[in-house]
Amino acid sequence: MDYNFSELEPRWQRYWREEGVYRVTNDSAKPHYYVLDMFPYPSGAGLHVGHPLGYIASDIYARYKRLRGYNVLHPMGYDAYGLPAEQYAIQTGQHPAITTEQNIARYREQLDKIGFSFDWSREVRTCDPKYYRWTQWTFIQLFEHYYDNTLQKAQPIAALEERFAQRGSEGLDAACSEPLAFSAEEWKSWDEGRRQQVLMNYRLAYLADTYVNWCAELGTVLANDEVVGGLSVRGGHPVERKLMRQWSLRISAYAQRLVDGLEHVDWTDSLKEIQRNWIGRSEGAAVWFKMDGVKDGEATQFEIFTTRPDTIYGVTFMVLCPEHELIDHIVSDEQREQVMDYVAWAKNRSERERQAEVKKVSGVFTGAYAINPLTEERIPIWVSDYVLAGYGTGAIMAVPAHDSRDFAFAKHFGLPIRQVVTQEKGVSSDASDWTESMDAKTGWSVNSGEVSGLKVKDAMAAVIDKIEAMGIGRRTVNFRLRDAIFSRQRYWGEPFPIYYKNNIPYVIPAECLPLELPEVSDFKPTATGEPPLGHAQKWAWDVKHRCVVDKALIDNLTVFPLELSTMPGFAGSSGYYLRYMDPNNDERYFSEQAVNYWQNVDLYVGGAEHGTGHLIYARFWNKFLFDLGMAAKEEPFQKLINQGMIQGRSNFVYRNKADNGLFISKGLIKDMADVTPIHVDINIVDNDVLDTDRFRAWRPEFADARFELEDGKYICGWEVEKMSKSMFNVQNPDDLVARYGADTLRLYEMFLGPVEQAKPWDTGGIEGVHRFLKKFWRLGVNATDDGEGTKSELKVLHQTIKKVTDDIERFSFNTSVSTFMIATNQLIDMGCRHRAVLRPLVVLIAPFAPHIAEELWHQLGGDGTVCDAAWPQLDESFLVEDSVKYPVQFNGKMRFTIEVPAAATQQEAMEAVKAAPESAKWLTGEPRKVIFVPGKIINIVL
RNA sequence: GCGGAUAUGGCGUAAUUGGUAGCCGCGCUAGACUUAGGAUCUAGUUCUGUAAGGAGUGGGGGUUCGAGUCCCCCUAUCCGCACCA
Repeated sequence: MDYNFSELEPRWQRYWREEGVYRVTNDSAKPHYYVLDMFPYPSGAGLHVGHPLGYIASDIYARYKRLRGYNVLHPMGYDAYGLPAEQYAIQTGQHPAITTEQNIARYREQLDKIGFSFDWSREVRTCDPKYYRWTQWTFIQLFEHYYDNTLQKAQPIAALEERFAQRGSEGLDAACSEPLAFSAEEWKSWDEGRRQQVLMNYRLAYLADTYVNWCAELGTVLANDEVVGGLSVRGGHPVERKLMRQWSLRISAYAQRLVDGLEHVDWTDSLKEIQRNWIGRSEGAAVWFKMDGVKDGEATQFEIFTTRPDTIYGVTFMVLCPEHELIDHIVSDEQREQVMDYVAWAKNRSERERQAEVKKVSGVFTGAYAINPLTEERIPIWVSDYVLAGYGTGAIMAVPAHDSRDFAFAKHFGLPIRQVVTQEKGVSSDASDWTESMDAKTGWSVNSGEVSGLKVKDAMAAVIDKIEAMGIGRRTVNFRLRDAIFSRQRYWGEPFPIYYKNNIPYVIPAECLPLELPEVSDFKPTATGEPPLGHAQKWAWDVKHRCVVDKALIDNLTVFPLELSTMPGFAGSSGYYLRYMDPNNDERYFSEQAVNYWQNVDLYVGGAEHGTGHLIYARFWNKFLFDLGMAAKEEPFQKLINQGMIQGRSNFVYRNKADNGLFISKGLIKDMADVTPIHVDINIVDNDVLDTDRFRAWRPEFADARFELEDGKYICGWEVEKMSKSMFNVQNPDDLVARYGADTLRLYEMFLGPVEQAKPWDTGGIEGVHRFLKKFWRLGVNATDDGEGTKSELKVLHQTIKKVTDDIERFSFNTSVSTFMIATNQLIDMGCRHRAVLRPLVVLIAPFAPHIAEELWHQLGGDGTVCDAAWPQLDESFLVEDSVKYPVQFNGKMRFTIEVPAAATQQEAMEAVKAAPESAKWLTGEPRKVIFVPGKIINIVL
């Protein structure tokens, strides 16, 4: 009987589906385990072999855990909202709802062929109103909460209003856009509009004028993680900074907890480091500098942030960012024109230009001076774009001797440089002829008044103490992490549950959710930033009629304008893992029972490219829900594995430049300059050998191609590149499933190397894995003996149980596959026909190759199906050797091997060495030292 | 510039965590069976050498009886961040 994968694989897949084998319940006496994949964007291109890599790894682990008796939640869904889906829809001129539906169907078809154990009854789609209702609901909660820094927790806005009415802003330490101070009386005297304005300053979801990343080409604003090097991640279009009124999430409020939480999760160090860098925590001091000789009494001081308070005696100038609001007030009349020109120039520069010219120093003197609070010196204030508006206070004290950027600026404009830190205690030099600054935070202070002679670290503390005592500053922590801009001027996303009354945003009551995305006549974005939802004619009326619970809406017949932006892609993906726990709940996001049962994700598998996006947002989202008492754990993803990117392996043919119809095989090329390499579809190349007939048929221009062959073959060149349609190097998993079967594909993807490692896709070795399955099949179907199995067969079995179990536990799936191959070869050599030996082996293989395992389990007379089987019990007694072969070394050099009983002592082992005839050559006297490592080596030092 | 990771045959990789480096697979070589084979099976395959032997885990140094593995210094490649005060 042949291994007929194309018959048996669909048959078992149908069986699993029809019997609901992988359906999982939220109540089980078994221990629980939650294995999650990062759900895919259903893009138009379909899956390539890179996608399933992580899914196969997580499926193996999920199946393994199930066999070990766990109740395993292993769901899948689609991240269907957001830019990629919409861009694809625009390109193909179809409505995104239709293309998304089609793409999902295609993805599902491809996924089903690979034989995953997903519980599809829990499928989640971010574009489904039943799901995004809870995305909108969470947004409302964010809107109605603020972050209390004292409690380190989100609190209801209603409590804040009450507090303001009683005590005003006194004693409040809350995350906010700008610090405010007012009394209870003032609060009470304000009208609704003013109060809402104040509350907006504290809300965790807030509307504000902020500098945003505006991408005209995409017609929308983007979050920081969606922009790299001044270009949009999607499409690579230029991005400019623009002041716009946008919704943001006050994720910065959680910065400290996002850093702290990394201590408690089992992620790779590199990913933790990526997140720490992105959050960018730095300790330092905020210091107020007073202005010298300002007229009105207005704007008499400004705040700076520094991580080097110890260098305050070395300040020789101050710098404001071009956006700084103080500039207009302080600039001197003589300098006004020049400063305003500079500010205008700096603001109009694109982010890309600015980043490209980082090395170029520019700036203008404002004509104004500040006073150094410790030295009373008069210090010139400059404006320069090397100071960023978005970090700290947008103003710095410049210490050119000890900061390389300040140093470059001082050199360029001929400003004084003064040494205040030395590596040689008490010794200082004239810093004006230094060639570079001394940035290290080591050494001692010099020329620094009373802190001179202190170590840098102590000087920092001393200076902070002093400025705190003087009431002009404080110890503080700054974060690089900025609030997440949450609105997109696009169609294909969750609508905001927000309406405007007198220009003030209010939330639509949660009872009215979902606020469904309306049909529009035109869903394309506009270059002006006018959201496509503006085209929805009837929408506002529909919403109004649904919101009968809101008295304000019923009483007033006016149709209030709705928020027309939609939420970004990361909105829907930030909490989807929680929804899988209870996906069909129409009353709540997820039930308390469900979240208390599953807790959080035990194992999350996905790409590291989400390190500064999704994985930050999801952690923030979860922490917020944790504060509301909804999430059971503060961190959503306990263990995280990053699967490596699969790159493409492109093939090339070489066209003769002198004769365009002639293609030269790689080995026959004498000079690369004589040929043009042309990408060729990898599907018509096998092991770098071109199928010349299919090549002629591939494209009309090659129909008459002639070839210069080596050994009768045309050998193609190859190169590792990104997997992409344009390079004809996309490997479609369907083709491989059709040719070799799903089990071969699964095994081969794992066999390729460690899951975490990036690697080029190369189909070259797939034959070997397929050959193994055929052998394994033969071994299984030929087994007819119901006896126990020989000792050596059982030894092979138990060694395999041990090795494979250990390998799976440490996610080393490539070595597991090798182990199966070795075991199979050994058992074939032994002529094993014992079903009792092969049945447990089939269970071991089941997580990797579930279809063949089911079939063989059945053939070998196993009870029920492999899914119901138990992981084989390890009997260690089979692993114990009677005797051990020891390499014998003299002075570290291996000389020969002897066999010693396994239980031998050092004494007995030494006797055995002395007795060995080979020893006579070296062992003349007593050895100086004997190193006996039980089971490993005997080393004799002469 | 800062941070992280990686480096082993022609190729993908492995090494019981400090104990005979190169398991398993690809590819290649030879052979068997075949009308044929891109099927199957057998043997070989780190390099060098006819052989005995010698060399060998990116390079250099160190610790150790013993280093792919631990420590220090380089080099190369990949990834992340990048005027973050």
